[in-house]
Amino acid sequence: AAVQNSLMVTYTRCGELEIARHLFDEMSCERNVISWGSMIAGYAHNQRASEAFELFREMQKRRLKMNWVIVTTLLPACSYLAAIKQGKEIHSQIVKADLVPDVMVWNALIDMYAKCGNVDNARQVFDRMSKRDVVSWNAVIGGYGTNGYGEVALGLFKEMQQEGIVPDHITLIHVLSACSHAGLVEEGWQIFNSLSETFDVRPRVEHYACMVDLLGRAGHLDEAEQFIHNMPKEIEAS
RNA sequence: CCACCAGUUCAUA
Repeated sequence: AAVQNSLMVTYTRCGELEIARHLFDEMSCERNVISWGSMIAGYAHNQRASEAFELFREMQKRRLKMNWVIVTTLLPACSYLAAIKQGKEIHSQIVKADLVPDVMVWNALIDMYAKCGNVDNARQVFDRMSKRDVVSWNAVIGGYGTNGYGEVALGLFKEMQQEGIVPDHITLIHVLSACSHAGLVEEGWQIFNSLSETFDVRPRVEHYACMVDLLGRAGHLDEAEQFIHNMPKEIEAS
């Protein structure tokens, strides 16, 4: 079954969903939970979220057990459809099912709520977690940032460090982006300038892009231009 | 010693 599943995944990665689906349909006894998960992920990753849900419903109709992997592929599909109702539905199923690697499941939930614009629910999930990893923090910070609560995002960023969680390069993308959405130019500069020294993060294109975005949105166009001009060329190349 | 059957956060557009 493993080889069949791999083949399916290969097709989904090429966008050949019909072929993948055909393989899926032709599987009989070797079709396992991974086959289901792969097909669902195939739809989800190819902007066909509603078909992902269709297949998921089919799975439940057959009383097959879902697992945490499936949940973490379905939740981003909810955000894609801005379907907070579906998300809440899955949330309640998660609570019932008591899925194993909870951290990842909660992280996905945080992100789903945040992307659907419901930062309060996102925060609630975050607050109730017994263990949080860097992704949990990244997800809430990002959630506040994209919803315009830059100061809250920065506050959490600080708090995270106080808790001894080491920010990674993704954290800093979230933080800079939060500054950008909230017009926090000064803060953004400060953070950007301390990327390598205090955060041990090698600045990447994304960080530079955040800064350009930040300056541009704030109307500091000349400064943005200057910034781009002074960019290292290895960044420019990427 | 280890190589992968699906999996959460990652700017702009």
